[in-house]
Amino acid sequence: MELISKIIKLKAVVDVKQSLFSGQSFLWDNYDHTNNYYMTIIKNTPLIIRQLSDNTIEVISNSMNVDSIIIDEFINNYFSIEVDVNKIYSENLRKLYPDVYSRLNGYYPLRILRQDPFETMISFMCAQGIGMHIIRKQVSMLKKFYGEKLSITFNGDEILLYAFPTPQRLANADLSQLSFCTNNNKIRAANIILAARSVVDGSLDLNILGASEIPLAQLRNTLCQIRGIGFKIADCIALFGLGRFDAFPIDTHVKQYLGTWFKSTTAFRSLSPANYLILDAEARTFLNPDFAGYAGHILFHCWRKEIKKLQSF
DNA sequence: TCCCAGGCCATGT
DNA sequence: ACATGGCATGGG
Repeated sequence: MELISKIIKLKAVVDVKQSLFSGQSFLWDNYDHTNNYYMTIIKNTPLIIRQLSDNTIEVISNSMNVDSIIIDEFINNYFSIEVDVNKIYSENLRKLYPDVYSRLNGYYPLRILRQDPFETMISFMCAQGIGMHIIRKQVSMLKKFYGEKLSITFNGDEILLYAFPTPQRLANADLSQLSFCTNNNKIRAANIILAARSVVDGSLDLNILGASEIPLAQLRNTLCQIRGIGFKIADCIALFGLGRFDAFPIDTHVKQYLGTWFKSTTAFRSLSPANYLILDAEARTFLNPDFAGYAGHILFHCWRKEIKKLQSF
């Protein structure tokens, strides 16, 4: 099929590279940083995204379904363009933590992506007490072993891409073979199989969870019913997979910056469930509660990049 | 060699 | 209610 290309003008300034690789997405393992090409599969559609300027991107595909993906509304929504990043911090941050606030100047083009809920759930179940490098490797192997293989021809080269596995494929996966993809962790593999089965049998409906306006605590508790999902991963699923920008995941990095930048004494205690909720409430005093997680992700990225000197890609 | 990585869970006080 | 160890492995 013929290659389709469309130039899309975004309604805000976006840094595509930083948005895709700030650590929220483990899916962008196919890229060409030199020429600004990023390749992935969204809704079973192979896509190449290329940044042309601050607020224009080119989207290229050869798929049948491409019409529903390449429209401006979808892309603007994917990059959560409607969120005004000037409003995600409260006045308290500007007043009480001006040094932290000034650090964030360069990060306004960093957008949170609205990603597929199931993909987000399984990916973050692979992210427990382990480095980003291994997390990406696990997701990459899951796709290669259990995902549908799709290709796109670009500049004369056929590029192979693997879609994220369907719930059905993971629900029927063999435990020992799946654990080969989960860093040899059999507990994690078993949890993923159970989670996939609960999606297949309908006891967990992520689309309904995301569409409904249920309170964040209730949403979190629902996700925590699944083995292998605690507060942190539940909040990640809500934030990155369900578009709940009020969800504020607290991991080891967030815990660190809450202690160092915001002088939280709780942040120097162990991250027990009780302390997690205390930190969550504290963060909402200097972040706009409705966008606490959105702001938290920018702070997270800033902390990793500038203080910990970590590479996300 | 030791500690830390986008944690969660079972067990022991 | 809290603390601790196991899970697994690569990198600093």
